[in-house]
Amino acid sequence: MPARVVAGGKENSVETPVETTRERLLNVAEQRFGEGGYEGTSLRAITVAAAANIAAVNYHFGSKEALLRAAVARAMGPVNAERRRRLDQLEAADDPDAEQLIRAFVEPGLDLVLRRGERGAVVARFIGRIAFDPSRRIRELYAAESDPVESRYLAALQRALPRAAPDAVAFGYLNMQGLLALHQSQALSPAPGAEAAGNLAERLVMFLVAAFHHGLGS
Amino acid sequence: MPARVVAGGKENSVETPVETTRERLLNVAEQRFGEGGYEGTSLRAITVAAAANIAAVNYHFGSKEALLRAAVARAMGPVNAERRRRLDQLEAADDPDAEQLIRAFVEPGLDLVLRRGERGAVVARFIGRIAFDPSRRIRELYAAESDPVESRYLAALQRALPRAAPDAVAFGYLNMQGLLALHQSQALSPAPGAEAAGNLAERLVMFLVAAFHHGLGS
DNA sequence: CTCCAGTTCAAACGACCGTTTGAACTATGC
DNA sequence: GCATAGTTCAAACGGTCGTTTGAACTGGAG
Repeated sequence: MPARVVAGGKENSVETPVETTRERLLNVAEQRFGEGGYEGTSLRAITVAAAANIAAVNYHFGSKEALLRAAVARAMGPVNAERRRRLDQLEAADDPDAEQLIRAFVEPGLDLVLRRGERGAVVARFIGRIAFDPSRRIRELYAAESDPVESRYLAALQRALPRAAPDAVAFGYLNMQGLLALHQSQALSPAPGAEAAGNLAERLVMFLVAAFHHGLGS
Repeated sequence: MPARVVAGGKENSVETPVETTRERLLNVAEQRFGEGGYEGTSLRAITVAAAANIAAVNYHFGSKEALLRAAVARAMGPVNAERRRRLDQLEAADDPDAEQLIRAFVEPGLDLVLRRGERGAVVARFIGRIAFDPSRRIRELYAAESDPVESRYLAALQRALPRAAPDAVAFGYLNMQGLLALHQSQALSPAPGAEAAGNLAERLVMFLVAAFHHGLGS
């Protein structure tokens, strides 16, 4: 194994760790796919911005779609982990209400990601954009990464809203997913940055809590 | 002027009117753009399906983007007209409530378009897809076509919800726009056709009414 | 019939796409 | 030092993209 400059190596130990080509590709892909969508972003645009050779994508990932898949997985990992952690915690104490569940879903998507400065906003836009990509193939690729927590949320929401029909709860969950993605992608809110991230999360939670409680046909 | 076979012409008077090349291009563009998005659909795919020559697009419209613009304008025309008609009617009688306004916005987008058989569903998916295209340019192109009624709805909603802050009302309007587009595009609801159009409209209205009334911080 | 504006057509334009190739380079293990 | 496996590189592959060109065709007007 050569050419890899490790963060804790002999030199470069205190300074910022040098990004590998692989990492740079993922970072740039995240940004560009989030701006122009999958079809609208070329590998050449990505590799130029990442100061890498065109062939690097196929060497490290295998194809353009595999690069996207890796980027989605890396971006969704922490979000899913945080959602699972919150679900565990809520279910340890008993009977979480709808608001707690909605917070456990929405806040990891906005907070954890919009809070942390520049890069967080990039990740959020990337996730939001890919979730509703025009290509069904891409949407399913994302859904596969988002699925793992879905059934747990549906079951918990159903328990918190026993008077709502199961398909009504599913309808609410889809709307929640969709609205979150739209706000993440910044496709809504034409005025950029006019709204602090925390403020947005609070508003969105309020909006959804009201809809779940009074808008699913009790 | 040649080559145009008019619907009410000497022959072909009773039979279905023959579509012009221009009309066939618009119809196919509507369908394909709605399936694959703008970037994901080539002019060759469109012209082949429309049984037209490649050059026909640039002859009749000038460019790919101009074709899209024409398709958006044609699709949004009836929707905007119906929304205006309903707004006029509601404002003639005085003080419409939030539910009436939400219905006046949502139903023309789902009813008028999902009800009318095959083609209506195609138009709905097209509109919903373009409204949140990855490219900012395309989204703005759509927004320009959707704008004309926006300020009227915002003002009327504010009057119907005097206790909500103006930016809260705007937040609700954005969410309404977004959720409608998502349902139109069929990006939500992975099970296709499981839900009748009218049923969907009724559910969405209920969901939104609840959110507007209890979720904007009265 | 002749003219002509409107429309369609096959063919080609240069540009860009994702992917592949095979050689060059790099740092480590022996 | 030398073989070696991991990585980067310039260059090219075949294919598709949106657009343009100039000739051919069409049917009514004069």
